[in-house]
Amino acid sequence: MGDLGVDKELNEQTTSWGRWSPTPEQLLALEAIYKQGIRTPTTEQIQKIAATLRRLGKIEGRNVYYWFQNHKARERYKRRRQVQHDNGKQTMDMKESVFELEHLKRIAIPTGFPHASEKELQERSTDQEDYANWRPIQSINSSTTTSIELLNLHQGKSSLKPNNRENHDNYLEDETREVQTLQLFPCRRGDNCYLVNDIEEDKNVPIRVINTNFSPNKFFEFLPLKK
Amino acid sequence: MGDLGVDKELNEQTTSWGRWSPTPEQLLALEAIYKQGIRTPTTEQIQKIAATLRRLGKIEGRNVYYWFQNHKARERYKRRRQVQHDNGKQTMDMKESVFELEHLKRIAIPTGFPHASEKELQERSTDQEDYANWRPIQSINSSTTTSIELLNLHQGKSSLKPNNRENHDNYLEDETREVQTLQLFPCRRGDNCYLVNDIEEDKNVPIRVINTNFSPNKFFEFLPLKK
DNA sequence: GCAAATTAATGATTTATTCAAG
DNA sequence: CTTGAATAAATCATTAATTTGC
Repeated sequence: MGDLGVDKELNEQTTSWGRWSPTPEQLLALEAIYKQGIRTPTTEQIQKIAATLRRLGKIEGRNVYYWFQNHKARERYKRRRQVQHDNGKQTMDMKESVFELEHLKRIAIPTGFPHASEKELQERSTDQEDYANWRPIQSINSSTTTSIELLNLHQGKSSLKPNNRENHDNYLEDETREVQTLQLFPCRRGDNCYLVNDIEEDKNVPIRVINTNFSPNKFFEFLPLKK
Repeated sequence: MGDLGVDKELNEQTTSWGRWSPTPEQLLALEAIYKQGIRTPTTEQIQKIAATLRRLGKIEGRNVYYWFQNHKARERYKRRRQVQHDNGKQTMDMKESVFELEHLKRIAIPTGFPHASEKELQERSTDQEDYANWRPIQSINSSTTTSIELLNLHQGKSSLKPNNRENHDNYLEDETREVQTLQLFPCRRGDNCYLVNDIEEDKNVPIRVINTNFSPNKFFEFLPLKK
């Protein structure tokens, strides 16, 4: 662009009249969050993200909401365009067959947690795009618990800080590095705290949800009230 | 301009993983079948329709099933709305509800739908639905248009009814949902972490999201075109 | 170098599909 | 089946990148 010397403050101000334009810092932050696996943030998440990123510039909840919607859609589009170009239609059909088959298998064994086929895992490792958000198969009712429990097959691992984790994933390796992670809501022992980043490692980890007893999302809170 | 939705061919293929999107030809065919009087096709009819339309693009039985369900319901609704409009007797609530239904789906409706009564069932005329309000089908190149021989769907009836579901054991997870837990922001040194470098110190904002809320389960209900 | 003109990105809306409670 | 919600696809619209001619 042409405004090398443009004052950031000015920029934020001027753009506030039109549509929101994320600052570079906000954009990095959003992308980082996205890479953590967040795809469709909940209302609460949106609020927190917006509130946090507001320190980096003007931002509203709806901006966060739209950003994730658009980013998710466009990442998917780009990836699929690539996939199509690489593999062609025939492969796509095959993939879908596998896709459905695997689901049926899972359905057939509701408690077995045959999580994913090798093929699925390969795809997921290739890109977490559509799999990072996979939902739990089972919904275990009851109680007033409001936490997600993710069963970790790597037993005995501290959910707080996996120390000597054997890891072949560079990405995860980085994640587990000691950090200035600002955990304002640190996981307590026994909470089954779960790093989103561990999603890659979770290949054979069945996911389960205990409860869910709360109000549904209301994204309209972030949308403009109109005419 | 954006890059979405430009390539129809690509779209059809890429969406094969996600939602089904009928090709214009398929849509014409479905509407033609609908005009024949088919409203709730049997399993056999669904299979036959799907098999036939498959040469026009990807399509599954469940797509046919859903299409008829929705088309029937929405044609009825539009018809009802039209009648009300013609009579000019709609109340404010009615206007409001309709308006919101059309344009403000995400915004909470203060009151219930007045028209949601049993009387709606009466005024269904078998198939006089006018398609005036339907969105125009994309202009189809005549060369690509495929004339559809209307299927002979009025033969042996199947005892299996698609909508006769006694249990909900057959589920197919369609859309991806997130299963993420908190703390999305471990800022790593040396990464493209936005926290470092060129940002003001007080702008080093820790980003985290507690997962205290998530969407209710939404499982794709697999059509009981089952085995 | 600089803007007007053009193109590419992407924020914001709308539409269509699906879910799932009732 | 009906219907309110939730969400993804598609689209519209505005901003940023860039090209271009001076």
